Order: sequence, then structure tokens, then C-alpha cells
Amino acid sequence: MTTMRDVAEEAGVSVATVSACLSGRRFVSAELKARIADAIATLGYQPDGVARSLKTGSTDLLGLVIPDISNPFFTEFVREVELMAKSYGYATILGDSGYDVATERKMLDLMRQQRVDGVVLCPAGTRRDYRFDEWPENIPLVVVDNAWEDTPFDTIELDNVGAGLAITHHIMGLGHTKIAIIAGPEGNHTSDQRLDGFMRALRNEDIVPPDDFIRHGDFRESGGYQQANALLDLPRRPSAIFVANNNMLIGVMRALHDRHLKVPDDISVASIDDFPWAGAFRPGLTVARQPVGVFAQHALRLIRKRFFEEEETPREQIMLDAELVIRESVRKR
Amino acid sequence: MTTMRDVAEEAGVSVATVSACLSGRRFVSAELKARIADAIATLGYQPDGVARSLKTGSTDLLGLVIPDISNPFFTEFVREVELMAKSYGYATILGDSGYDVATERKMLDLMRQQRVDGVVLCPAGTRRDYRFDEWPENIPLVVVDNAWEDTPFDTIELDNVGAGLAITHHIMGLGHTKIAIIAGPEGNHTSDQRLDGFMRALRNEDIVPPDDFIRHGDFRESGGYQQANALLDLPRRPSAIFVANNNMLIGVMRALHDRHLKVPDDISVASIDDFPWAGAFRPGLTVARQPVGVFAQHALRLIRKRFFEEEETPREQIMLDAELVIRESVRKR
DNA sequence: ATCGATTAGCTAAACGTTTAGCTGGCCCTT
DNA sequence: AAGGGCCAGCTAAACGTTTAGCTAATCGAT
Repeated sequence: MTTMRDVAEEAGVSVATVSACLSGRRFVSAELKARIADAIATLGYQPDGVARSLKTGSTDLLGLVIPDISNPFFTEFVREVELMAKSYGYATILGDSGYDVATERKMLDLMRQQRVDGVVLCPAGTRRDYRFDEWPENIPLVVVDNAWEDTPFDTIELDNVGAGLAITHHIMGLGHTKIAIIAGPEGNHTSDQRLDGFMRALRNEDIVPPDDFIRHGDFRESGGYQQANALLDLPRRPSAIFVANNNMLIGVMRALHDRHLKVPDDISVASIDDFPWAGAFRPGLTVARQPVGVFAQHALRLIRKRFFEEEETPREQIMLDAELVIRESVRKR
Repeated sequence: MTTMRDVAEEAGVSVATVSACLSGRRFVSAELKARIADAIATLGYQPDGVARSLKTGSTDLLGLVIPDISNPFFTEFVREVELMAKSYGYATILGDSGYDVATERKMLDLMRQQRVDGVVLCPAGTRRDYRFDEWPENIPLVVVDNAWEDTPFDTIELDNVGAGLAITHHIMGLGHTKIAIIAGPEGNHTSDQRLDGFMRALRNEDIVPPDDFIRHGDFRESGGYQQANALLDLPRRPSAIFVANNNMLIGVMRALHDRHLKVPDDISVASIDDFPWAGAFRPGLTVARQPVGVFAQHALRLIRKRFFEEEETPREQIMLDAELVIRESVRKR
């Protein structure tokens, strides 16, 4: 490999001058600039970021940890974060935890070891699954989507209670009273909040759903499939199902398909998280859409703010509203 | 930050011994091991990967460049690659080029600068869009999915001609003769091959499609939408459409939906690339599935092989078969 | 007892940058 | 003419590891 040393020699200057020329942080005469440029061209020199990182302490690397990239919400989030990161000159290290907290910890550790300039974490677990006293002070970390209350970190999340309320109100507004929910894992913050919104909406109308109607999936397709089947096996079926995320929605649709039940003729379905295919098929799916791009913008803003800030400012807890996208999967009863 | 120096001091040994203890590459007595472990625990020492990388020359970083992460084929590929990478101890740097060759080059340059141990590239462009004479000898690069002929690199791709043939034969086998294709951008290797398979299948049966039936989209949803509309505006419509990738398929479905055309009753549709939702909706979509997991396995195998190999072995050109997944979107005519 | 082989742990030199601080030449001022 | 200020470019010391090569201690064989 050709190093800066070689370039310096070839151009007949010192390494300091080459460095100054490349970084532009110090003045270098036009003549030397030209000689250095020539030397670089003839030798095909390409700078070594690792050495640079060691010396300067910043790697221009960003960590991004998500629980499941095949969930279109996270797919889109990855896309937006990577896009923003790129525009600021960062490269993105991606880690998919597969909703496994141990894997997630390993990823975070790996990223710390790579000395990333910041981490965007969409946590799979709850607060006490992590040992953040060990997290280095100087690496900004922002928690997105499944944010816990009691951390020192900046958080960004949907107003999940509001989204749960909005969806449930929409369903009730079309005359449904026998409404079931397939929530996420118990104890998962996001899931709990969406369930909370659901319950509040029902309570507003003095509806008390049977225990059978409140189900917990795993936020993945298989969980949606299982829980939908459980609901459909009930002697007294719901007329509408609120599914707490899009992957489970797929499973639900598959279960309905298996039983030749038509949406929304036989049963209504609504969910949280839009995705590219939601409008392309029959029936178009009614969902509450998360402002994914805005999530990503805030995430990068916060990381850069922390990275450059001189003295610490209080944590930000950002909460954004969902947008109800009404298509065809909920029908008047 | 606490460094290895601090640990060495605390434990009353040399840095060399600490290093030996941590890496396990040299024998260290049980007593010192314990003292070092204690020192690490009390100081909360965490090793610095950047310094390690500088010295050893390997970063345990893998580059992955794809043209569009929202395409489920690439979503799945990213997932599989990241999973395999993780299992070998690599972290994955992800770059989405957005089908833009300039961005792609920037990503590759960034990755080279980060001294990744290897790169998996799903190129957006054609061979001559790149200047691979500048690519460093010692960073293995494997080209996946849109592989060119004339490179020194290992390649992995679908047998696209075979896939095009299989899909088209399937359609023709159900009695269709007026078959259109929405291919990808002209000059794109993958697209050209799939189109080639399509044409060969038709030629086998002495069918000559009108020029109107051969359309080129951009491999994205909007392209599929536009080209489908163009086809449907034709005075003499096709009875079946072969769509060359899944994202365009979404656009096609949307166009059909807009015109209240039912698949497969009014028109048949088939595509290449399976995706999680293909079977969940009505109609279930008939597709040729790429063995994505196997792609990822080969990619990692090849990168590691090149990284560790003493003397150069000839390039491998791996070509894998698609699997026809027959659902409901193509119907007997 | 002596010599050589073996081995645990140490010293010190890298790896390829950045940057604080120095040098020496030039120009301006008095 | 001498002194001071300024500035382009240089020297050398980091950054936090790894590792070749050395030292000194231990042990067995003669």
C-alpha cells in the first residue's frame, strides 16, 4: 500500500504538508498543492481511514440496530437513516437483532468497539435488558420506536396511544362493536401503548371486550397467523381485528385466506405501519402510518447535536403523530 | 478512555501480556490472567477496534452495496448477508445506491477508506461504469445479481435466462399467446437475460410478440405502473404480463387495480422474485424465486476464501437456478 | 555442576495518520 | 540596519493496539 509517506517523498515535501493539503485545514502554496496532486495521481494513493480515525477519534461510522429488517417499517427506516447518514458523510453499520436481546447487545458492543460516532437503536427488549451504565459517555445513542422512559438517552417514537385510539375509533365509527386486537409481546412498550389506546377507545363507548379478544403475538408473521387462527376458532368471532403491526398483519391475511374469508366483506382488518404493498392489492389495507422519514431526520439531528455539543443539554423525548390512511379493509357493519 | 496501558499498570504487568491475554494468541499464566481480568473489571476497560485494525490490517467490517433496499429481494439479501456476516464476527456496512452509479462509486470509495475486509456488490450499472483498476488488490469483492462478464471478480447470479424461460413456458403452458413483458432498463445485464429467456420461450413456439409488448421499466414501482398503463392502453391488449422484478410488479398490480381489472380473471401476471406478501393476498402471485440465502452463503464464502488465500485461485462464476412458485396469478386461458 | 532447551513475560518498534510547536525566510516598520 | 511579525512548511510526538525478538528463569540431561 502506498502511504502518505510515499506521497510526501515523491512530491519532495513532508507528510505534514501532504496531510495539510488533503485536509485543507492549513494553507499550502499552489505549487506544492500541484506537486502533491501529481504525486497522488502517479502513485494512486488512497488515504487510510483507520489511521485517521485512530488519531482524530471520529470514524464517520454510524451504528443502526433494528429488530427485524424484513418488517417494512424498519426497511423504510433503514433506507431513510442510511440516506441521511450518507448525506452527512457517514457510513452506516447495520445490525439486525432478530428481536433477540443478546444479539442486540453483541451488536452494540461491536459498534462500540468500532468506535462509531453514534448509534440509532430500535430496541427489542425492555429497559432492564440493557446495561447502559457500561455505555461510553462519548458515543451518542438515540432510541427510536420502542423507547423506554427511564434512560438518559434521547428518544423518538410514535404517539402509540394516539395511534391505537385513532385506529380503534375509525373501526368503531363504522359500526363495529366486536373488535379484537392482536398486540405485540406483553411488556413491549410499543405494544403496551397501542393496546392502551385500543382499550381507551373501547372504554369511551363502554365496550368491554372479552379476554379472548385481546391477544399477544410476537410482532412477526407467524404470530399474526397463530393469533388470527385462535380468534377465528372462537365460538363468537370478532367482526373486526386491529393488528398491532404490519408483519403480523400479513399472517392475519394469510389465516383469513386459508379459511376463504374475505376482507372486508366477512371481517374487517386494520393495522399500524403502512407499507408499499398496502395499497397495491385487494383489499387496500387501512393503516396508521408512521412518519418514518421524520424519525430518521430527528435521529441524525440528535446524534450530530450530541456529538458536537460542548456542554450537555437535557434529553429530548420526541413523540410524533401517526397519519390515518383509510383504504378498504374496514367496512361499515 | 481507559487503554490497555492502564490495565497493564493496574494489573502490574506489561501491555504485551494484556494483549496476549485478551487475544489468547500466547500463553499467559493463570495468575496473571486473573489479575488482568480483575483490572479490566475495575477499570471497565473496553478494547479499541480502530487501533487493533490499524495494526493488524483487518477491520472485521464487511461492505454491502445494493441498489434499492425497499425491493424485497434486496431486503432479504441484506438480512441473509448480515446474518452470515455476524456469525463470522463481521459487522456490515450497508450502502443503498438508489440505482445511481455515482452514489455507488462513492459508497465503494468510503468502504475502501474504512478498509473493510471485503465487499459484496449488487451493481446498478454496467461494467464500464466502474473503474476497477483502482480497486485495491487486497480487498475481496464479489459481484452479486447483476454480474458482468469481463471482470476479475467472483460473481454470483441467478440463471436469468433460465428463469425467464421457466416463467414464460409456464404462462404459455396455460394457453396464453398474447404475452407481454415489462423488463428492466435496457443494457442492464439481469434485465437483458430475463428478456432473452422470454424471447427464446416464445420463439420455441414460433410466437413473435409485437414490439409494443416488449417494454422497459426502471425496476421500480413507478416504472411498472407506467409500463402497465401503456400496455393496457394498447388497442390489442396482452392476456398475460411477465414482469421482470417484484417492485415493478407492485406498480403493475396498482395499475390493474386502478382499472378494476381482476387478476387472474381479466389478465394473468407473473414475475421474478418472491416476497413475503406474495402468498398472503388475493391473488397469490406466481413467481420465480431466487435462492437468496444461498447467494449470501456463497458471497461470504468467497470473501473469506479470498481474504485468507495464500495464492490466487481463478475466479468463480456461480449461477443458481430459480424455483418456480406457482400460486394463482396465472390462469388457464 | 554445567549446558542447552524451553518458556513466561517484557521491551520496543511498528501500523498510517494528525497536529502542536518549531524554524527560518521574508517583509514591514522604525 | 535591526527588530518584530507573519507565515509556509517541517519535525516529532502522539493515537491504542500487536508482535518480533529478547531476557531471565526453570528444568532435564549429561
